Amino acid sequence: MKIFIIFLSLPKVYIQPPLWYNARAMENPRENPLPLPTIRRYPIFLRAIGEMMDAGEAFISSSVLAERLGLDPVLTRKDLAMAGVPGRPRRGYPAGELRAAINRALGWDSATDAVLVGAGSLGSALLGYAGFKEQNLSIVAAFDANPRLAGSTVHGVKVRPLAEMARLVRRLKVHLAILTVPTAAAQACAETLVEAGVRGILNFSSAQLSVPEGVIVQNVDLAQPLAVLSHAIARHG
Amino acid sequence: MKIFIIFLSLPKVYIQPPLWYNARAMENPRENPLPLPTIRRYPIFLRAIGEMMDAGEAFISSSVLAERLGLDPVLTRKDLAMAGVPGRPRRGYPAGELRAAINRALGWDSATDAVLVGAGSLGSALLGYAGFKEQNLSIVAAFDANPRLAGSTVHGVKVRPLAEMARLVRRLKVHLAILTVPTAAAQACAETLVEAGVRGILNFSSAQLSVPEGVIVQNVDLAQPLAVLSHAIARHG
DNA sequence: TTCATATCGCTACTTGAATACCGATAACGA
DNA sequence: TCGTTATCGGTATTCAAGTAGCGATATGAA
Repeated sequence: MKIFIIFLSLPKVYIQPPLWYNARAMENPRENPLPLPTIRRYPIFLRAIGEMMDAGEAFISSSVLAERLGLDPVLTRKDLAMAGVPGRPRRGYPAGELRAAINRALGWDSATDAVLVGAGSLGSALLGYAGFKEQNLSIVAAFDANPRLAGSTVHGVKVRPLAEMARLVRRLKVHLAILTVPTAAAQACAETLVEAGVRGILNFSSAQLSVPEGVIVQNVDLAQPLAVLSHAIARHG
Repeated sequence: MKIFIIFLSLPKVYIQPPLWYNARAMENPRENPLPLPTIRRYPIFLRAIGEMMDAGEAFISSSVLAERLGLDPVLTRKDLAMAGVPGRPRRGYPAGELRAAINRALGWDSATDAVLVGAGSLGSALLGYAGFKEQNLSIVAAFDANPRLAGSTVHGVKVRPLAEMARLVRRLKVHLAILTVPTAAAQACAETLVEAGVRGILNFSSAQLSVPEGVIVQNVDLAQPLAVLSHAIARHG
């Protein structure tokens, strides 16, 4: 009797167990980063939690929150669990602690300073954006290359000439910059900012910034969501 | 002699072959949607391809493009392959055809009309955004609830009272709307727009819009990239 | 007091995208 | 003319994230 065993494909063996989402994930945030999609959903959760607390809720259940936001309840629960606050059956998560934990995870628990570079129409609009204070972010200075703008005050922030930027950023120890300059000027500005100690840049220009390791750039590109939208409309139309 | 065969985990069998990235993917776009990340990268590619064409390049190779944008060459090649234009060894993809194909995939090959709702500071800034014309998008009308703004002209677009919105959107057969109204007003505006025939909404408010099936909403939430940024800074700091 | 149940927290599975790898081929230089 | 090689186009693998299912448990009602 002969026995033939043919492996068409090797069975998949998990050497490492799949990532488990539990409170311990927060014990050492250095080695347990939050999933990126989770981080992006946190601000949305924060708003909803705030509204529910204003309405007098002391506990937030994942199912109620999910329904309110149109998300999957399980996904929501995992996100909330990552914050490290234990929930209670039939009640949910304690609202105050949950909000505090999420804010802590995002670094929004203590005040952060930022500068804005480029006080054109978009930059001016951002100076008036109310949402920043919810995130404990204050724009301490604005800069613009145009000497005509320099000296004016937009939404309570004085606009200074670009030449002062490096010195002021270094002196105020600002680590975050919002870049709303024309694409052609973006790379040079970024280099000056990094040189002066900036560690994170919110880049509204369409330039692909190249920065040294350790500096984080987040691009806000209007064309991207527009592409998703028009692609979907073109397909379904 | 006894033989024990123990299956600790069943081998994974691919009933369907893994999605292969080839020219045929574009044959029937209805059933072969592009991966979302690819769609989001396309606008970035388009800009770079345009610049390279301006510099006289007739062919675009994935490796050169990837280097320019700081992306993985393989990933870039897959994205370009999805556009359906065959490339040539040692040359790359024909620049003009490639650009046309990507524009077609995004629905940017023919002119599209849009309306802007909410002519506040952000709305005004968007009316001046030069990038829209690269995407063949023209904002044909702007609306605002504030009667003081209605009647004025911002960046060449006349601002009209909100009451005229439904009628005008229906008459002009506009399918795309840019929503820059305060959060409290967003849901009501969205419903009016959808009722009037709008199929896609670029939502800059922080409201979670609920819309009927078939209508696509893309949220542009400034807090999200900011969350990613400050989380990363908080971790590495 | 007891029971029904909403919700949590965990494990397992599926899906989608990124990455690795490699043979085929056309352009280029010797 | 002929080898070298950059680049394409395809398959397989790995990884991250979303989804499913289910036992445990505290709450609130009977």
